[in-house]
Amino acid sequence: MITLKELAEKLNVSISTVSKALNGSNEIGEATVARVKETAKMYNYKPNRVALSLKNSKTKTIGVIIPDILNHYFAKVLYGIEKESAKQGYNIITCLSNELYEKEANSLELLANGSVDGFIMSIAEETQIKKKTDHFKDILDQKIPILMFDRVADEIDCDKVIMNDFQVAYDATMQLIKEGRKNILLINNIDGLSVGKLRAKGCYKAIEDAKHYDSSLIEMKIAKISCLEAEIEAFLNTHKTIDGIVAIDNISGVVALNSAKKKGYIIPKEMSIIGFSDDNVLPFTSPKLSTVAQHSDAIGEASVQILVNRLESKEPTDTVIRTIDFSLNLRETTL
Amino acid sequence: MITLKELAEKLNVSISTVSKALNGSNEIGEATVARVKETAKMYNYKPNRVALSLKNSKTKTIGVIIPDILNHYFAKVLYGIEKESAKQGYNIITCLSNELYEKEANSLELLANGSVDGFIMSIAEETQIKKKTDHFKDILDQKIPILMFDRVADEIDCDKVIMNDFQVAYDATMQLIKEGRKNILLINNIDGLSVGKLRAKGCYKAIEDAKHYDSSLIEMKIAKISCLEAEIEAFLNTHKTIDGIVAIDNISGVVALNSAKKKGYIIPKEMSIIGFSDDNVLPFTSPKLSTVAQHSDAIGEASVQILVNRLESKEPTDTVIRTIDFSLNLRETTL
DNA sequence: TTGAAAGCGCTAACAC
DNA sequence: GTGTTAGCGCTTTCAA
Repeated sequence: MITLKELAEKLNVSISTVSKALNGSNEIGEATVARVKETAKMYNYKPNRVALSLKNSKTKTIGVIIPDILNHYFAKVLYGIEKESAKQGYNIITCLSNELYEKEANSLELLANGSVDGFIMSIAEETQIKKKTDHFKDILDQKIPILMFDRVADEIDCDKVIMNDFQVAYDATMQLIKEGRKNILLINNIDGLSVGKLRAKGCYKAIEDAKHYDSSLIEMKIAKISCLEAEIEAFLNTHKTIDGIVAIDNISGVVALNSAKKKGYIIPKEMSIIGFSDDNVLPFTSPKLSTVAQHSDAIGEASVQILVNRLESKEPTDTVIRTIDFSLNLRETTL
Repeated sequence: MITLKELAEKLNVSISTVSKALNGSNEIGEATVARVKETAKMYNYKPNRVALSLKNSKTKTIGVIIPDILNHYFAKVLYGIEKESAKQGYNIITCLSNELYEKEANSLELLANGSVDGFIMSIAEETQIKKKTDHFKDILDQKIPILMFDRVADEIDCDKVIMNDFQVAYDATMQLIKEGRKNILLINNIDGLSVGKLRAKGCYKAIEDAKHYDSSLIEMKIAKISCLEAEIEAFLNTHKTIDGIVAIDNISGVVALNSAKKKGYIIPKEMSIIGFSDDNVLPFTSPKLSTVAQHSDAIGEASVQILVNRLESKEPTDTVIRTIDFSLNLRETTL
């Protein structure tokens, strides 16, 4: 990496002249500018980002904290974040909390030493269960902005990007009700999460609002992912009247579909299923699973836009809470 | 963020005294050290990472370039990379090439301005197909080390972490041969990639080495992911004698299993299937897919170890090529 | 039109 | 034992 200083020596001008010439200042003579630019190109000069960061107290870097990168939803959000960041000229430093409070708090603290201009994050499961928020406040106190997506902390005043989890679960459930399903199973694999609670509420509300349809909802809370298949199968064994399933996490929908098929249900004739899975599971299901599309990449993009906007605006702005649209993709497991 | 300077003012000592005290220098008196440390803790002092980077010409940051984060394999490698990096005190800046040469070259160039100490990457599909390598050489010329994993460039002399793709495909195929399968289908969705070619070679070699078993191999090359299911089904329709399948990419195995089930094959009695998928697809298959386990997180961890080792060693070291073990997980789709 | 100098936050060689 | 100073690479004010 060649520096300004070295360029200046080669050109026999001062450092500041080179700097100005390269930055298109009109203080410098045309001839000099040309000469400097040529030499800079020749030696492939690129301004040292670290020096710039120190000078400007801006790193043009966003810290991203993801709870679980193996979850396809988060991978897709990250995809959106990276795409939009690159567009806006920002780098992203990625940390994975692996659903642990300790790791999350640690990453925040570590990156708050000048490594990043702001954070985009979704809260770890453990953090939500233990209702920890002090580590967020610490960062915010240092005037480093945080944007939370998906799993957010209501008590914390910061930018947020969310889905209307309540509404979308409501709509999904209502779809099944209108199909005439009477005994709907709600598979809840994420009861510890803010979004899990919201989605469950939406399901119950739909049942309530549609009392005259006389549909009922039974909720099945599953603690761990490990025994998912076994649990669902066992449940279906003891609840023969189930004729509709809403699975509000990323994978239960597919598992439920497989279980139901295995038990001989004709789908969607005898049973409807709606999952929250993303497109990625479609190659694996037959019939094709009807799903709630989470527009994960849009969530990532919006997050970056809002955060960058805050970082680059002069005046303090009100915190924004953006709700991203969802859509119900009815495919082959619904009527 | 409080600085050394501010601390020094509060304590009425010089900046360097504070610095030395905090860094445990024995030049400073015990009492002062105590006083300084206490105040530092009180004000939650943390050394500014950017300043340190500038000073040391070391960022303690690794640039990671991933071809496709929506591919579970890469997500898992990233998981391993992040885990080991954190352990070693490094941050990672993540870039996604999305399989494009342009984006890959761009990311390399962008981060080579002092943002990172080295790179860990897997080559984009387009780069491999077009056989581009100049962008790697540029970076290496600047003395910034690159470590390539999985998809590597043979012509480039740098650290590499790979699986024995040839051997593992060989073993998988041999397994089917020994099960008595006579008409084995090789589903190749990644013919453009170095690893795809290696795996295919392994399959052919197994057939050759086991001539006396009289098994045959038919290769099906698939260009795009979009029509995967349709293509596989169509193929099975016109090739009724197929009794074994080796799918050498991440998802074809599951798709093939579903297709075969749909066509009424009894598995594994009438047909054996081995995929290269990771554990993540298991909840979605019944019977459970037999797979080649890629140990993706180990690949990520090894990559970080090797790169960090190079970054922190005084003497120039020979480039290392590490081969990560694989294992054949025979589950329910093989005999 | 060009250059000198200060300063971003830190460390370390050197002076006191 | 503590302080001064230079310097990492850059921008920017001010002086020439």
